[in-house]
Amino acid sequence: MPELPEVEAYRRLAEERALGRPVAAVIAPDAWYLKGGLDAAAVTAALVGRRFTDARRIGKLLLLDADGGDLVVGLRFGMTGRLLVDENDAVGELLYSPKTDRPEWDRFALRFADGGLLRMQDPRRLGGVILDPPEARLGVDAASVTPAQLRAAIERSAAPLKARLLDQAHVAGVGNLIADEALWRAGLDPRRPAKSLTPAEHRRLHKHLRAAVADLSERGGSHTGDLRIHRAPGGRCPKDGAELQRATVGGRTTWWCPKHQR
DNA sequence: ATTGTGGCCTGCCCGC
DNA sequence: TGCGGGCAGGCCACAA
Repeated sequence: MPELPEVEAYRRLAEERALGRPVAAVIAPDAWYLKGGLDAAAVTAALVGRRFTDARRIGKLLLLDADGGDLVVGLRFGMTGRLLVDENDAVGELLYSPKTDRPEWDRFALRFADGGLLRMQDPRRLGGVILDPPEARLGVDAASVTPAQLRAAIERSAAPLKARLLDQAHVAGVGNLIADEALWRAGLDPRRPAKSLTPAEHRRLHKHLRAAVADLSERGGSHTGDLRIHRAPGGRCPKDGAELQRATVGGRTTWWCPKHQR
């Protein structure tokens, strides 16, 4: 599903192909997909005639800056959303998402004056479009978080470590698969209170979180982790062979190795 | 503020 | 072969 690596790929796609092209029409057939009180008429009025000057990303939120400096389009992809520009895709298949591309799954699109099309394909409709999204509500991006920032984000929380990593207000961009991968690499029990980490464990977590984000981005997606294929009933830890445990942590299905994740 | 829970969305997959 | 239930998780509303 789209976590940070996928949304970063969408950002690069938008940067390469969507900037500088005047918007001629907005296609917003799904009112549910427009968030923050937005409707089709308002988003059309806001965007027709504008061009995008920059494509940014904070966590899993893709931000398109419109010319004039007074308008930002925020795109959220939920679990099954994909971005296509002129039929160019940024990622391969998405885990948990249908592989096909049906017209009725286009929840939002922009027609450019040159005839090109930017569209969001989202079978499960968990994504959305918002104007001027509240960027300040997001924590520091997981791809660039420093050791001190990560420590500050988690060191006083009584919540389970994994829940804290998933909280976009504190660290932005970590989804379920990257959280499990990073904690598995770092050898940390996802159920541990976040504030229980020692200084050495903070360093380990930072190192492995950054490495997991970088590796999975390079490999092509959040589903490419070393743990991922073992997250299934009967799955064993590829490090030490112990049977993986499964539980709900932070409201999400969580798999971890009881032998080396402490 | 923090933390936890439930619901939303819908296609897919399994067992019957 | 069809059917129904369970499942997937990002995000938000809500409760205490």
